[in-house]
Amino acid sequence: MRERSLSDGQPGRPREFDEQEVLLTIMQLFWEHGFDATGLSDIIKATGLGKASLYAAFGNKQSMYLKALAQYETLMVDSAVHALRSQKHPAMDRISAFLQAPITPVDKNGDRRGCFLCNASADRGSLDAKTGELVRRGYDKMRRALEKTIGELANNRDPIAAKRNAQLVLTVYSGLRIMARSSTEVSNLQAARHACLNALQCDV
Amino acid sequence: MRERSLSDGQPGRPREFDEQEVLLTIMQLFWEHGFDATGLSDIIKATGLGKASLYAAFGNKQSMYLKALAQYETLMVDSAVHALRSQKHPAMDRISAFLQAPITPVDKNGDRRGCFLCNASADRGSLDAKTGELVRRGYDKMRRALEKTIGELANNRDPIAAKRNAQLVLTVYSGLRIMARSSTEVSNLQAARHACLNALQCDV
DNA sequence: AGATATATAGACCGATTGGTCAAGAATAGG
DNA sequence: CCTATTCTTGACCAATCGGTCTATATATCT
Repeated sequence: MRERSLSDGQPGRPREFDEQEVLLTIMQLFWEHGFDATGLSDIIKATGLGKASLYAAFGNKQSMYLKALAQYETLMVDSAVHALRSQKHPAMDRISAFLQAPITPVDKNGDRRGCFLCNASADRGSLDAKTGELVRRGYDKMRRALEKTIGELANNRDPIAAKRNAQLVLTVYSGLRIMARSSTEVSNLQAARHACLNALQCDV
Repeated sequence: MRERSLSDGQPGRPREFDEQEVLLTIMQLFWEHGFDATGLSDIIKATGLGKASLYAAFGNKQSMYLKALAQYETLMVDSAVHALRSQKHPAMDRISAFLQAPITPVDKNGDRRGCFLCNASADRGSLDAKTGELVRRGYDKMRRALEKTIGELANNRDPIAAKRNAQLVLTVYSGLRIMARSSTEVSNLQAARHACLNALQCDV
């Protein structure tokens, strides 16, 4: 099994795995179970790699966690932000979709992993500075995108209200994600979402 | 040191500690650090008790966690619910205070423990059935109290809207609690709170 | 082929984990 | 004082934790 081409100039034995792919697997584990509840043994089992290979590629457990969180930011947060900023649909539709994202996985697949950022807040937010920084950065991205999108709703007539409402939507998003992890019924999640969207309409 | 009176009828050596008091200490630990990050060693250090005494009084770690969570429900959730249902203040003030509860500890004391229920959702929500049950019960209590209080706002004219808005407030509450754990600025938390209260006004 | 460099697998490590047990201490009733 | 019952202390346990190290395999470059 060789992943690297035969003449890419690099000496030594080539990696037998795709780093991105493995990182994705690690991300799933930390996302679902958190830092402490995910053991090296779980990672080894899920990736099929040896411990030494993992350490060589990603550093220690803490470093794996941070890389996994960063990967989540790139994959999930950035795409959500991109969808919010896209102009293909009306602003309200985009916000509606943003608040649907926490609900669909639960409804369709019983997937209650929630949001890695939100979980990390509860898990290690207060413990580890670097985790906190990543979490905050992710939130900030979403907050700014929401602010801009909400601004569109009323043609930026009231930027202060837009700021406030952006934070409202972000907070509702977090709340939905967290409540989705315990077995809150989908209908309740939808109720909150509708009430939040209603509030935005109301403010226009 | 003897806690039990000399003739309470019970044979055997009396407990040397107050069960409630110790449970309170345990609650603080699990609340702040979660299940996995709280070791038996931490509990022993914080309570000053021996391991065997702890096990005799509270069962294993899992059982300690559940008792601590139940204690949180009794102490914190029930009092919040009670305040919501009290008629001493206008309904809107009570809801406002309910949403202030996640913010004040952060603002005044830098206390970012958040809400034990919400943390447990992220921490063990998907893992342990009993934890999930407790969390759901706590949420349900708050949801019902909010529903009733919000109903008062518009003299129960629109019970369906009241249900939706109750879920909105509960979700915002969760979101605030979670975002408070990462270092989200107090001003942002306040913005979400104000936007949420504004939404309720708007619906009346 | 030989030198060099990297990756793999798995043995190995000390520390810590949650949990148990046995011996002794403190109470009660008789 | 004796027995029964309960609680406390600290030794003890196997299992697991995160992390390292060595030996070997596989590549490139000369």
